Amino acid sequence: MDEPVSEQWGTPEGQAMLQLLWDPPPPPTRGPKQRLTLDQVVVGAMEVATELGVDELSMRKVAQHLGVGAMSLYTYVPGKDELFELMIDRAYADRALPDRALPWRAQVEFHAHEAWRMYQEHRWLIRSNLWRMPLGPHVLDAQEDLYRAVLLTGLPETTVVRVAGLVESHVFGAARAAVTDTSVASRTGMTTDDYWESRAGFWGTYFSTERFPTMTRIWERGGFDDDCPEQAWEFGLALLLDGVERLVQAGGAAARS
Amino acid sequence: MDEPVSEQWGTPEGQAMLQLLWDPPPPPTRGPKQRLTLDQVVVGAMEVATELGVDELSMRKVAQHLGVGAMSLYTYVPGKDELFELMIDRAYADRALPDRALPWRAQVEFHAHEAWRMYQEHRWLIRSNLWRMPLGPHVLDAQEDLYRAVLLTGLPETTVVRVAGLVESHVFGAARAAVTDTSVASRTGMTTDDYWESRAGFWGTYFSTERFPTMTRIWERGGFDDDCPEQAWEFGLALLLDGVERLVQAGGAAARS
DNA sequence: AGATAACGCAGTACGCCGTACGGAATGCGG
DNA sequence: CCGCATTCCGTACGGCGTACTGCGTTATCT
Repeated sequence: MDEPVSEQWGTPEGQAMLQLLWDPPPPPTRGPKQRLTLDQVVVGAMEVATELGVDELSMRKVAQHLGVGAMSLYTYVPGKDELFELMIDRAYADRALPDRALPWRAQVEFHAHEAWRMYQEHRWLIRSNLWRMPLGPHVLDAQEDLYRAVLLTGLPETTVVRVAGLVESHVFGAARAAVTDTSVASRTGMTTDDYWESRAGFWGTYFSTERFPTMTRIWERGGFDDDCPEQAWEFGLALLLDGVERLVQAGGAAARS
Repeated sequence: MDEPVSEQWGTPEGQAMLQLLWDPPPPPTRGPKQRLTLDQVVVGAMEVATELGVDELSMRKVAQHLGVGAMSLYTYVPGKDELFELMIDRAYADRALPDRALPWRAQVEFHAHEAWRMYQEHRWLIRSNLWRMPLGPHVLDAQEDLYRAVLLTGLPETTVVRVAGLVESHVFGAARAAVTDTSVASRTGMTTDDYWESRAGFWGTYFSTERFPTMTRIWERGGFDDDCPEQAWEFGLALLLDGVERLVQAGGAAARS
């Protein structure tokens, strides 16, 4: 898992990966029939990842989950990194696209919600030390449509790209925080209160109210008791899109230059 | 590296981790002198991570880098996860804090710039599949001061927490994108142009201008030729803080309620 | 129909990884 | 000076990704 995303599309490996993403070759005529399909392998890997966590994802476990030998997977996929790229693209495949009749803001919000839902459903996406999306068809479909929606603002192209990145970044960050909380809660089987309770040792032993007066104050006033993570991230999205809206209004004249 | 951040602070391991972060025990009097210090181990690990990349970070390599046996590291550190938490906290140690005489916006911008600088200097921070900051002293110092700066706005505590998270998220996302680009460029030894050149096979073979009209349009108008990543992320930060400023102005009366 | 070539499948093995264990060397407290 | 706590490290175990190889299967060719 050194390079979850191939860096060299020009190389033969890169070409193979692209072909796998865009144009999976039909099973050859000669030889025994394949016992699995590429899709089954990818979906099986996603199931293992959701069930066991991305850290426990291994070729051997995926193979076992699918009822084949470990090395048989390499008939379908060049390696683990490539399988992971296929998993990511597959996760994007389920994303719905907004109604194009809606105003741009509603469309962007729809995209953000879909991304949020995707991260919730496939928590391993968050934990993946992924640093560049694979150039897969479904990933690009989502990107394309987000750009299309943002472009409806009429903002200059450079700004559109930046705004789209901003939205993606925000959803990712919020999802990371939320998934963390729920994951900790579910894995340890403790409520959020219990969780903080278990940290009591820290607060008592090392946390100094003199060294951290602001945090203490925020804590005392309940600033950390965030009711619902949904509200928190939608607040951020709203703030962000308000800014974009202002940009649109302000640039209405300037954009012409 | 299953759980980069211990989930159970109540457990003995959690306590040991906290003690390591906050109150590293002095070397015992009995027995042979330690050949290293905890700090040397942590810094050595950071050097290995920056040099070889976080994926290549291993206990054996850190030990070799420090000129000791692999298992000797376990005298200083309970395990790799704990070492990694110490690395993170150590990275935060170098962050400067803003001048408190400055207006809140300048202070928050200073924080964002320091975070950006930190991510640039320690690129492994980006690639770490880190999902919760360790409760280390330096991490908390930075958090505390950011909260303090945001609290100067006079916004309600819940909003302060959200805004701080928004800023952190944005810098992280922008740093991730920037580090990706420069890292690809430096590792493969190709310029950005060469990089895109090498992908020509993709654009020619699979990219369809009919399927991706918006991306094509943005590309043609140079929307993706982002001159400088610094400008891009500062644009986002400005947009974000503009929103906060509006919130402050609007809430000037409402905050009293 | 039989031979052949292409191909799927899986067992074994290699070199990594994190780290548990135990023994040798070391230097302070009694 | 002795005893023992402690450091250091060689060995080893289980798990990982995957290269290689041999075997069995099956569509095509003669």
